[in-house]
Amino acid sequence: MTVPERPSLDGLEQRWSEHWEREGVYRFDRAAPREQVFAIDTPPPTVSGSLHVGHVFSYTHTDAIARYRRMRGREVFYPMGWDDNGLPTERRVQNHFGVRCDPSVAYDPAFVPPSEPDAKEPVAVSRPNFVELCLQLTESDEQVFEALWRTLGLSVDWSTTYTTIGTLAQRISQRSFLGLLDRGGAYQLEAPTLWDVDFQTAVAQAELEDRERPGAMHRVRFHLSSDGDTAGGGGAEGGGALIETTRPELIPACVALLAHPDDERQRGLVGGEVQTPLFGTRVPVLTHPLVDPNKGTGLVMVCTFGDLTDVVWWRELGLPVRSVLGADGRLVEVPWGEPGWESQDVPAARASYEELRGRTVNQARRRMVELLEASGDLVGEPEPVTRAVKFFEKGDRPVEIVTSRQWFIRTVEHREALIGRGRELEWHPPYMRARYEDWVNGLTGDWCVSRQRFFGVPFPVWYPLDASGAVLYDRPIPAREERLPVDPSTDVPEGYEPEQRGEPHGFVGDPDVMDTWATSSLTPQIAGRAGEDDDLFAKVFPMDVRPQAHDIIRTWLFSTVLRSHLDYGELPWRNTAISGWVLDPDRKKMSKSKGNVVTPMHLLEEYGADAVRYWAASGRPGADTAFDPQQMKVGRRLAVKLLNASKFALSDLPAEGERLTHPLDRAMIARLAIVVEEATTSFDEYDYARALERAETFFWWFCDFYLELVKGRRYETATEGAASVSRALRLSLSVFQRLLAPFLPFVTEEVWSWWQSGSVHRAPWPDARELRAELGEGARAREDDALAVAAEVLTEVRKAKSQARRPMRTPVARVLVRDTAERLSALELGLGDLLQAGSIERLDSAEADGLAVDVELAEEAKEAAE
RNA sequence: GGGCGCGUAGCUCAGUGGGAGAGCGCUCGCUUCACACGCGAGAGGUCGCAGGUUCGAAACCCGCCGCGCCCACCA
Repeated sequence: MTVPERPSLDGLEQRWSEHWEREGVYRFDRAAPREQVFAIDTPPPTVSGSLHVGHVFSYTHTDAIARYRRMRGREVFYPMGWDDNGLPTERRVQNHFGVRCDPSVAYDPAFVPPSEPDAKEPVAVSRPNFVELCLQLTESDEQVFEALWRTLGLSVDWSTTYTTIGTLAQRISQRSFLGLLDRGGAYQLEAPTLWDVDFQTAVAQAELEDRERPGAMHRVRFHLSSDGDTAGGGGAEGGGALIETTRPELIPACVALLAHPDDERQRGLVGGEVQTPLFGTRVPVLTHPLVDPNKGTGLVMVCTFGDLTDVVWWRELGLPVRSVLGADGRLVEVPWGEPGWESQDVPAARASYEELRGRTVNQARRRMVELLEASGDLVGEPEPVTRAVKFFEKGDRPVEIVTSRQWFIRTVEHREALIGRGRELEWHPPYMRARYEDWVNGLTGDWCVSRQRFFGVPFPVWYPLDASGAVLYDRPIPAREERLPVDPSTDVPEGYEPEQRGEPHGFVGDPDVMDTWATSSLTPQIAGRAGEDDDLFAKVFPMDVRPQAHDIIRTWLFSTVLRSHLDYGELPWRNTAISGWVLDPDRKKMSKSKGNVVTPMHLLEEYGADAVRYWAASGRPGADTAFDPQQMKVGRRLAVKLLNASKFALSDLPAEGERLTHPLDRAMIARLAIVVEEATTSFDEYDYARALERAETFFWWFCDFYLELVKGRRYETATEGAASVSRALRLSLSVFQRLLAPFLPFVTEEVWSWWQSGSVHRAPWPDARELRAELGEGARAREDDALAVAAEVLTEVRKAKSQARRPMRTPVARVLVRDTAERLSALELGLGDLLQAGSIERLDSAEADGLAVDVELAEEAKEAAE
């Protein structure tokens, strides 16, 4: 045994993380039997940014659980993934290198990015060049991330790392997609789709968020049809039909007005037609139960398309399409006078529309208001309102709805089955299930998985071209499985020559890439190498737990459950452990845009990894937790305390062979057994925070009371009492070091190494039954009373000395303890230790109803105090 | 509009039927032979509000208020 003279936390991170890697302490042993494996579906962090304390927070939770299970004898499958595909990486590469992807540019093998990137005037590069830059940047980012995780002490098996853009992930994504296509679970459709006008790509419902934006409510008059048979009618003031809208620029795209079927006010209008102002388009007035008669005028304008409700009305009422919005978010040219664009006054419609054409939505809206004012069709002043507008979560302008051809995965028809899967899953904490069910119940359409982007997994299909060169989308040519992964923009389908690309009777590749969630939803399959390594996959799938934060229940958790349900007919994991967010001290969510993000490296350097982990592990499962360096200081104190308590307990211990005979030692061990049970139960329920709290609280009590009480006896030589305390210290230290190992992996490994062989992180988790076996038979209750009363009397003695402003070693001439007969009798068992710990020369007792202590300091002490 | 969570000392939080607690911060004291990255002591609270159940409620039930989040067809 080698206990250092001055134990220290300095340098533990580097020393032990290198040791763990060298010894393969966290290496997954695939030879382990299936029932012994504990598999974790680790969240792959997005590498196109920097890790912040929120990552440290939730990954620490997972690591504590991984370490606990490992100590429980499970063979832990704990891989790390890097989520490097998708828009965030594209954006970062554009800014970092000053380039933009232009698929029409030819590949340049000798391309070198500009030495001084100019974000304003990016260099156009080919798609292969762009992808190369993405790979280059993500690779260096991943090294930085791994270094941070190693410093934090994550017990990941780094030999099982994967990336979401890697060959393996591409092959598995494409294979799953082709399987869905084959079984009819995926389909392609030209339909109104949520669209980001800046990125110019489709986005999914799950990627939307509401943002409050100022807008204005405009009251607009639609004209009655010239034949006048709908004159009068509710909602019409001074003739015409009044609607309210926040999007007047879409009036040229109006295809109907709607009222609620029971709305008496609109009776005169329903069934007839009205004309749009400025454009003179005749649109029908219809009814639909979704119309709220209490909103606005009770009449609502349907446009193609202003929002998702418009899509519902358009579909259910069989309305025509009159689309004005282009993929770039500007109003496109439309053919006034031609079919679908008829007008009562075509030249006027053209003239009005010419004022809008080519403008952005916002510009067109402002101009439209001016036009409506001029024509007298704007009733009253626009009324400022604040309203929730849907944004792509990574976007800067509201999403629009644009008709385009996209791939979808069937989702809605599985709604009930998915609710059922959610109920099979064990949620920690349980109330998080509600978020999943809310989301599944609110699904409005199938999952749009295609994106008009570049750095992602391509769809493994081509399309034949007919004699005129038109694309035959309904006859996709899927890639053969053994060729996966393929990139249809460079690879050639079976039976075609490269020269036939884009030629009549030739082929074209699908130009799109998959939604990043379409790959991320397969992380259990990617990590477990589904279809690549059947033996491994059978060992780890379904996995034991998916840890993740609550904000991506509707995306990552939902989509992973969906894909597993579709491909395997079962859950991808049995448990999900949901972590909260880190909030800044003002309780606001940390985010880049708010500029309140804290990066972790300097925290690890200042407080040490164990201390930072302690703060993270103090955050309850699912609970948002404020960033608090104070807690890190507390964690550091705990780590230092463990060093010093271990040094005290282990230095110059008498030889083994002792038995636990002393009542105070036995009482402490009995209490420790209870703590072990509580920590174990808590960990089994994924409540790492409670496990830490129990272990920590008892450890501080152990240091402040038990160690102080037995200190004198510990230094005795060759007595039964010394032998007993020696045994108690070995047992308790061993338990404390292991109880705290999931939270403070570095300091526990350090103190463990002083006196044990092997890693504490592969040591068996403490067992309450083993501790109790040490105790055998005994007067447990009386022993526990002895410990309790001794500690309480010690507190009173300390109080007396503190109030007399005397050192703690000041002798006490006499202590009079009043208490019940039972407790006074118990105190006899611990009297010797108490007298030594308090420097008490004489202790008298007297029966009473409860504890009362008189402390009489020695004469010289009293004099000195005066 | 529906749902979930939270509301306990200045701060961060534990406590789910019987004694109102911990840490930090604050005040005071102590070079005590594991630890001054320490030790000891102290001050500090109408447990959001109002009602109910109960011998007894911070905890259980009902209502309300406030904060946060999720969901919604938010014109």
